[in-house]
Amino acid sequence: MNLEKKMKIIKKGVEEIVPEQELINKLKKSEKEWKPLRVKYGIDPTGHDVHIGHLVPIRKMREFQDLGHTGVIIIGDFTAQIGDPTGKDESRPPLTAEQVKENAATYMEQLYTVLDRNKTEVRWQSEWFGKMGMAEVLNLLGKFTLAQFLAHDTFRKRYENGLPLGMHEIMYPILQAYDSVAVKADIELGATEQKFNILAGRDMQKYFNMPEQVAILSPLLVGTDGLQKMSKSLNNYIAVNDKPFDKYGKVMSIPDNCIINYFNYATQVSPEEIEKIKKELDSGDVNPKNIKQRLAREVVQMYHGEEKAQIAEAEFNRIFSQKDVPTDMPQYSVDKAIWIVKLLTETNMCKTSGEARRLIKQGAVKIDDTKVTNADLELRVESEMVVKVGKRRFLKVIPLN
RNA sequence: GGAGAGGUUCCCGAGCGGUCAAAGGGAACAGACUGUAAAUCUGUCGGCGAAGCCUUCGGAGGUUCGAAUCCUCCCCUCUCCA
Repeated sequence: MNLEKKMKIIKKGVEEIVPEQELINKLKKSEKEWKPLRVKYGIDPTGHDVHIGHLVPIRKMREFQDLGHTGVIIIGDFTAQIGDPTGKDESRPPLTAEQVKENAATYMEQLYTVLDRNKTEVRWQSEWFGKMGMAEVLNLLGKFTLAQFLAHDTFRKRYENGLPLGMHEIMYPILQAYDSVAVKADIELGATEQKFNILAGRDMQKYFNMPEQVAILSPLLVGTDGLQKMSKSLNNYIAVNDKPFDKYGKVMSIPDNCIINYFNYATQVSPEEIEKIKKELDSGDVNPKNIKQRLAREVVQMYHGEEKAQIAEAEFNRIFSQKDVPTDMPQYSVDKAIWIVKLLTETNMCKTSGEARRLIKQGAVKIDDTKVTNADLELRVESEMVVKVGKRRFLKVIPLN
């Protein structure tokens, strides 16, 4: 494959490459010397769920792997203790070592849905930071100035807005930067908000007299609310572990004006095809719903395959367009009769009895398509029936025996 | 160490002795509508088998018939001075 073609692949869906010429040089050199480039991406094992926004750079890593390069995943067991200050205005509570370990394992599992295991190197920060002494830490700190950090938006904003900013938090970019030294990264992937940290990596490598890494920055995927970046704390994310139907539904819940954005960064649809879709959308001849359904299919398909995507779509249409019941739903057996509110709370259809009463009052509870109006209803269960709460909660109630 | 400002329900933020389960906004949920779990409009939004009761306003005590509101001590955050 020629260089131009490679660059086209690499640049797809990428916001910025700093500096681009250096990347070209590295690719050339790598080819000449038959030496794969080391492409780094760091994760902080702070939770269980990986969302599809995280996977934007990960997919880029896979593309590098397919071009013969090595993916290096850094498990940020030290940075996880800090919590990435980037793009946040709050500190994060520290995690225990066990939590970190557990999270790391589930994270990797999810990343391997995209990555090529054989070309992935997993490294833990504790490999190098675990044995680092104070003298070395001071040395690393001395390479940056406070002004540099305060010039950085996230730090400055927190500082200016009078929000707490822990001393340890400014260590975050320094640790991340040193990771690049430790693993001899040629390239570091990340979302655009990572620019500062990744560029700090370049500086750090320079101080250690090694070739500087190239930053490849992906755009941030906007969350399902269509406003803020996809993130766990904002609960606007589509998780890798979400069931196909939920992924499908969540995509359908994005505002229409994000459709193209999602096509670009959350699917593998080609830029030419996306251009076509965009024209269709703009022309107004096509119902955006149909285009969004295609998007949802593409997203689900990427993680679960074509068949599951079809099923998810069929199910979605059943439930929301035809207002039918799903093919599969949780079951609950009842002996003779049960108080409706009790039924709803017992089965977790509602969190509290207050919520159950409220929903009944609002006309959200239906039994076999008949609205329940009385919150005192003693439901007699003599045959199978379907209880529906709102549009999305279903339960099949069956008589005992 | 000194001086000042703060900590309120999921989040932001008003309240400064009773009318406070606490304004307003956001999120969330529901209903209507629809082309979708889009958009828009409306409603709900601490718990309890519930016209009553119970628990909440950083923590622990106290004053009062009555405290998110006043007092004491403690914890935490921010600003300025050093």
